[in-house]
Amino acid sequence: MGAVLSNVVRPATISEVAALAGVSTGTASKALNGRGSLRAETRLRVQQAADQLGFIANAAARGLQTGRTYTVGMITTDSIGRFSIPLMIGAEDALGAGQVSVLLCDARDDSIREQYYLRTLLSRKVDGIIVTGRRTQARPPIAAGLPVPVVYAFISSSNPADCSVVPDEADGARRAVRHLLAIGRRRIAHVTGPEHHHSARVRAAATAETLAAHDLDLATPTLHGEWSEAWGRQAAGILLSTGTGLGAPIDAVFCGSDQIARGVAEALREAGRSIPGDVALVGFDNWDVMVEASRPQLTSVDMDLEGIGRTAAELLLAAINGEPIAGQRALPCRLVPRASTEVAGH
Amino acid sequence: MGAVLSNVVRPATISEVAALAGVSTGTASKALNGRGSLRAETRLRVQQAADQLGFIANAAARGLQTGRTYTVGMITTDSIGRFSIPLMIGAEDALGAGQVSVLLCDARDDSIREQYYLRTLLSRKVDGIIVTGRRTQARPPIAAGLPVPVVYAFISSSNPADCSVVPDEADGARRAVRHLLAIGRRRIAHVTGPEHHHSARVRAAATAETLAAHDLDLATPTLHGEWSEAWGRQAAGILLSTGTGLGAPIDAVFCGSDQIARGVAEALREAGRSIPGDVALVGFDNWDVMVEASRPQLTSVDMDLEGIGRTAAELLLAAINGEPIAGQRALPCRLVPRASTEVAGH
DNA sequence: AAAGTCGCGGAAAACGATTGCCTTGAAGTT
DNA sequence: AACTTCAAGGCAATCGTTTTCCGCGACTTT
Repeated sequence: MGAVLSNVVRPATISEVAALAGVSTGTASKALNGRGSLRAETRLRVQQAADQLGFIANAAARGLQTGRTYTVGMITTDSIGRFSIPLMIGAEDALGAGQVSVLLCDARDDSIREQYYLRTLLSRKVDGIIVTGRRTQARPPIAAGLPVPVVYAFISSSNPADCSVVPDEADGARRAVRHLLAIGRRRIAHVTGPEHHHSARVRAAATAETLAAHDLDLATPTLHGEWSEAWGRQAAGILLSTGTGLGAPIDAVFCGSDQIARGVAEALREAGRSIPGDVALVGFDNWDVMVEASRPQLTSVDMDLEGIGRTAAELLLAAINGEPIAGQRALPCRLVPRASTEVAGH
Repeated sequence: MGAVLSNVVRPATISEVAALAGVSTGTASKALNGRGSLRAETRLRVQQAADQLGFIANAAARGLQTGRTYTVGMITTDSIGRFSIPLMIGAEDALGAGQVSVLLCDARDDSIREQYYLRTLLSRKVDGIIVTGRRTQARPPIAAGLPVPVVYAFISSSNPADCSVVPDEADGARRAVRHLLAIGRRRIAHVTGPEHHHSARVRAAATAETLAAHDLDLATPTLHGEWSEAWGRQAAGILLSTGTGLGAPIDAVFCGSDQIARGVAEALREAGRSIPGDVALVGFDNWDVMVEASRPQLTSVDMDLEGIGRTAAELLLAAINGEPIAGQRALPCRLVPRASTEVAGH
């Protein structure tokens, strides 16, 4: 097949293949798709003719006839960013395995663009649609009564009947806290993103609850700020000053993002605190660039975005095949331990 | 349009629109596409019928007839990563403006997958193909004699007749060096990635040449290592120890990446050197996460990947329209000055 | 009043595949 | 010998558009 691909100028059609093989187009179609009842010799002859001409079936013509395009649309509501990529990779992976192609649409948080893209996807008769985007909170459904199934990935639809796949962030926070408890820390602080941000709230709440379940309190009230290293540094300063004031100093910080954690790490380091000796540190996102460049490397919570993308794609494929998939799924997180929480004797 | 979109179950066809408007399908087609000669009243009637039914033309059927699909394929040879994203955004931007959709293919550095994707793109009758990927060196052409135009973005084809759009990395290095010279630095070091990496070599060569053009030498031989912060820290150590040995210490470091630069910044800082007071620092990539989190914020060279993606897409559109576009284009870089090279009195 | 224009819109042939139905010839049955 | 049965493959409709060509009336034009 590949051999001839390189010589193609005007791609061959199935009737040319049929002519070369000395059969009708219908027969050629059956031969190439393994349908109908044909002699083995005939199938072979058609196959050879197709190879010789470098024949590649026209997907549009096939789709027109069969009603399936083996294409799905992927709409990223915010611009394609750090979070969308693993999602896309996961989805592309699962879809590619099912011979399904992906039409990429970057709606950039603009609902006009979104509706425009929705229209073109519908016009292209995609078999289904995946909607992704940064997760601040549930978003309104992209449309009602669409002729194709829709799955929301990472972001969730505000209609609980829609199919959404999201990370279980509370689970992630619980894992982080339990890990800190397991290595013997008791005076734990939480530094995270802005209070109005859904993820920050959910993670903070789960953090407090998990501590409470162990008869503990946060060492200081949750510190809310930006999702940035600068805020991490600043927050560390606050922790250092208050921590020395009353009782024992904090012995662990769970951060709402790796960037915050890295900022905290730097500030603690510069203040002469050892990590994890004096203070253990856990981040969130497991963003390679951050966790690996931190000193020491950061223990972090991984939301498995790629898995979310893959799951969303698999659900979409199931829906396309008629299986019911309504409802929301929250996928567990994974804690990736690194040096920032390593116990001494280990 | 949107109003009815939400009620669609089985999408309407043009013949249903035509029936509702009381015209033939041919006339309906002309009315909706502004062709033929029709009374204004007829056009309006058809348009209203289409709106009422929520009609969206079937792209497959149209493509079958017209031979154009308004779709291009985008193959990322390495996995979708940090560099691909701005490229994709730029390309998607330029293409979307031309009403062209993007089929995303992640070939993951696997030539089998690449050929498979090429086949499906051909089968889908894309109007053109963009090939992107991390740039280590020129890559072999994806195929010869394809029935559609191909543009390589960021990565370049080893066949000089193919159309490639790449950053002019030498230009970037020159800008960095000239900037350092302009703020009065003379003892400049260069810390960059592995010697076998094309980008590292090109940037290093341009750095040396630019200094030579000003009758200067590198303060120390170029330091090659990994593209990592850790290497940056290590290299800074080397610079500090050699720099104090002979003559005046270095007063600037130009780094082959922002990550390296950040590592250098940290190490210098910890060694008590002030940036830019004692040593000015320039990075490469202008990667927001790195340049903004560095202390001080990093001056960096921006390759304008988004512009490269956009240019590639525009060239592809031109090629699709029959204009000749062969050959390689190197786009200039841009220097983004920040605190790490700020002159005192400024 | 006959002939040439023109504006409008219909009919039907594409585009390239798939698929249900039909024909054909040969083999097996009685 | 006449019948059924079955495998093999052809025929033609079909998917939903676009587009070319053509017809038909109404209007000039002399």
